[in-house]
Amino acid sequence: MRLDRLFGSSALEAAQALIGAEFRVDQIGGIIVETEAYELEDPASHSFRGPTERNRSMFGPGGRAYVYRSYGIHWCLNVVCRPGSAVLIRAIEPRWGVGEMEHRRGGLGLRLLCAGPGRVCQALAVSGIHDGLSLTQPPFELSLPERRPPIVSGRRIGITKAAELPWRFGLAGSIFISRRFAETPGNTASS
DNA sequence: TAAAAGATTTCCT
DNA sequence: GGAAATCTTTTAT
Repeated sequence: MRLDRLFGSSALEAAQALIGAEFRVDQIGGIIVETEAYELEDPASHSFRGPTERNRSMFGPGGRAYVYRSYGIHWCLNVVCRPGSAVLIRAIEPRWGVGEMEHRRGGLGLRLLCAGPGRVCQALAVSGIHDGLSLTQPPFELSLPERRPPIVSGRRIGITKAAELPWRFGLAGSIFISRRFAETPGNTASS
């Protein structure tokens, strides 16, 4: 899938297409291995009750970043798709600038370096200043894989509404995801 | 104006 | 496995 098409699609589609993609901020980053989809008509989505000051980026053009503060402590990065829908970047496999990322995060080890939305933003130095910026221009760099890798899915993490929907996606077999996926038929490659 | 909830992480037991 | 840390945004009164 091409990037421009991705940005106009549903979050559900984009969340899967982004698995295996290369993502860098100022040359530092890795391979996206875990995402979650949030749609406009999705009670768990920030956009569900319509535009507010915080979520305004979700209603802007696709291909931009939606960055918000989580629990008053962390930052979380989303890829905006069509209006009101976005994909949360939950984990990446560290590949470029690993030393710098470890320096930013402190020593919890390589496996936990970017395993979780808050950790990804800390390692890549993403914050509120990136909210609304285009992901196809510096400091961002995003490129999709040529072939779609094997993907597993499961329930989203840390939400109370629509928690049963299997809208979390991961690279099959990756050890860099934030939580393991349940072993179910057709989801056998989880780790 | 007040209260509650929240797309989390970390440390402790 | 459980709770604390920490604070902004949103919703209710």
